[in-house]
Amino acid sequence: MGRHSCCVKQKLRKGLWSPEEDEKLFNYITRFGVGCWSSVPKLAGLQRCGKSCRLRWINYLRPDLKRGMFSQQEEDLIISLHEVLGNRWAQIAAQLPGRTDNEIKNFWNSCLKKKLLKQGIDPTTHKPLTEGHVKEEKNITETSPLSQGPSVPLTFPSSQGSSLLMDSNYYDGGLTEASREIFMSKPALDPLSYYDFPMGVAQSAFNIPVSVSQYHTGLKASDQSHFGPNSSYGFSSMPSLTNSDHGNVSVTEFSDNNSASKISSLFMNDQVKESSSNSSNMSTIYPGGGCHMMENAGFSWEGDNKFEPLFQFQENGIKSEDFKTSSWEEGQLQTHNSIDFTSFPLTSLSEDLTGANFDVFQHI
DNA sequence: AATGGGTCCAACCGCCACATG
DNA sequence: TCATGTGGCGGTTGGACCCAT
Repeated sequence: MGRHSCCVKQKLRKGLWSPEEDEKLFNYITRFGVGCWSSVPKLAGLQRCGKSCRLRWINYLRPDLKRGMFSQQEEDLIISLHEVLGNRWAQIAAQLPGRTDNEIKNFWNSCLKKKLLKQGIDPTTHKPLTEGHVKEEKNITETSPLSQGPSVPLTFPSSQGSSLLMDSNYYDGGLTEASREIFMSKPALDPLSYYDFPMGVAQSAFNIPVSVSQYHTGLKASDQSHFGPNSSYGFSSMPSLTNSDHGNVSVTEFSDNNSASKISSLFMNDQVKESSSNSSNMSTIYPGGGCHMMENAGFSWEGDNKFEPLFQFQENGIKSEDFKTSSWEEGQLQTHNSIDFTSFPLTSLSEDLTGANFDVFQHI
């Protein structure tokens, strides 16, 4: 089987996505939702294969993505889940709202692996390395700038609804076989289900298998600093297009590089940039702290790659009225000229995630 | 300032599973 | 049952970026 038929076609673009491509895809998906990916490129006016569009949406354009560094809790959770699930990144990502499998996989390969090795733990087996291993790995990890970090007791789910306390510094791989099986059998969260919105938005199709409330309530104050001064970066308040605290949504004026990939963080929570000095930019862009979105068809980029945010958050949700209708989509768009984002499942996400009654692993 | 090595990450590749005809 | 199309996943890689020299 191998390569998808859509990828075989000639003249399809590859490589990094341009801001214009991002805009087209984002506008298309926010307007029509996710249907058949193979038809998305054509309908959205993109010279990409459907698979590429899917990846771009999942890994970068989804509005609920959480950007920036992983918190200590997330880190510990990833390690714990990896012990149970192995390299099943999609299933691991399902336990970490706002994170993608790709992101977690990269984080594992670039950071966590080394960190475990430094602690004398085999990242594959999660067992202590043999002396030979330790000597061998020591050379590799000796120069690693990674710190060991605090010893944070990790609340880990168990099937009984209680928690396994694990300590990231004393990782002994002490999971029960039952816990392992539960994870192994648990279906992964499909991030796309959130965004199948336009046609069936009103349905409460927002089916989150687990919540993070137990998880985030366990955060220490200091740990929440991982998300910057703005509390919206914690699990307690996932980035949301519809939540009323949109004043917290980071809209960063990018001027530091020409990377298309980074540019499109416009509509993301780019906490790294946000946490630096951009809060003032925010108030400049959105006087009064109110964010308004999509009053004028998504976003636009100026020639110098600085953002000219067109998304406008509104107190009662996002309106996509007056979405531009480009030539490519004329004729395609018979309906949905006005979408009230408040009815999108995304709303449910942020609400669910802030709900205290949502027990993390009660379903596990 | 130039450059070379290391790191990070977005995106691609190849495979598998499943649905459909 | 088989062929085909599509979605999804994990492994890999190329290039941008960072930093030491």
